[in-house]
Amino acid sequence: MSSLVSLVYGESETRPQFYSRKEKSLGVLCSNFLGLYNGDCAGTSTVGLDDAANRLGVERRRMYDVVNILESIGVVARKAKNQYTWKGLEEIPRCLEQLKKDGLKENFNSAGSCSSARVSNENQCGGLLSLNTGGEANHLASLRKNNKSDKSLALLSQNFIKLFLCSNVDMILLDNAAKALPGDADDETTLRTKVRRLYDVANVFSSLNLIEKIRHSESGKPAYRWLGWKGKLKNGFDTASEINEPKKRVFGSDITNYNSKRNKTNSVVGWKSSKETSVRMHNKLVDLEHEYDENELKQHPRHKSTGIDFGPFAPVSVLKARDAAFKNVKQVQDMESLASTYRPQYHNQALYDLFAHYMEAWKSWLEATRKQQTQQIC
DNA sequence: TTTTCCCGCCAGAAG
DNA sequence: CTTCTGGCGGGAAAA
Repeated sequence: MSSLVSLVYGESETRPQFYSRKEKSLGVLCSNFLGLYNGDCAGTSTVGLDDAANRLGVERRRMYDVVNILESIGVVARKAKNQYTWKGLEEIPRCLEQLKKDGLKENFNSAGSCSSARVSNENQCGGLLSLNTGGEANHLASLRKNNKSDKSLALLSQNFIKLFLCSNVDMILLDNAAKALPGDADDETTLRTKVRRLYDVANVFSSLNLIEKIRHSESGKPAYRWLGWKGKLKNGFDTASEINEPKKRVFGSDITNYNSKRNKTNSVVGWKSSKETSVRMHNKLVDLEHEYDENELKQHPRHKSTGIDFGPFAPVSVLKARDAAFKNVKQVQDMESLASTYRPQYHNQALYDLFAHYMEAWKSWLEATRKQQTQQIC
């Protein structure tokens, strides 16, 4: 007990905090990054990697992760060495639209020879580029260097999004996504690495509120559900831009290009990495999800799964409190940032822990409440 | 335990 | 050469 106290007594000002993994997550970093630049004049404000890294207190390596993913969404664009241009969150809907279009286009034609033809033509040649192919017309999409190792995080991130936008499934298990996305789906090591990466992008997308992590009641593995861009970040702040209406479902997930091919028989041959069409990814994914669902639904008939556990600090009347709480989210947010900014520097470990505990409990309650709210909205 | 996923090594690419 | 990028996977925190 006393030994800990002495530890907390650190002379390092800011944060006695013992190591906490989640405070350093990419998601948090992304939020901070956005908080730092959102509001800047889009298109002209430039982001310096070193500057950002310093201001956010992280190593430069991490900036690459965040920036690459954000770039795949159009929020920033690489300008030069160490320099990115802030494009703004307003860029997101446009970019998603484009990704969806690209994804659908890749569906049937393979875009082999024809460079930027708008009309789809049926001809499948061996070499088909995945996205951001040559087409200079492709203004706002990412402009990756040609074949910069098609394993890039940015590409993975875009393909991950396409999975949602171009298929009718809206709940995806990362394991399945890894298998469905381009690349070797048979090699266990490769898959594990890909899943690691997917966790990375999922974290930043979560902080953008583009997707949401959901838990399939019990026994179910965690999965992600597409939310689409609603103009709000994870912490409830509105985009600087405007206050769009509720919007039932941002992008139609009603594409019915089902084309169930049942190409279950995945031979060892497989397709060259990144040369896979969305349709294959789609079908593959659908298969995987079905497989999963069949197994799942066996024992869990049709559970509402809205079981939120409020933990030990559950408010007495959650339901009653919920509405009120939501009206005050904004204010609460201020409290939150205040609390984290002026976190008491308790020299007594017990007190410190208690405070932390309260914060945790309160945060999860707030989070859960928010989730329910958004669920009701759409 | 398994799942999540941060950290930072180090191999190219750029300058 | 130095500096910048960013795959990659070990292994430890979280569940």
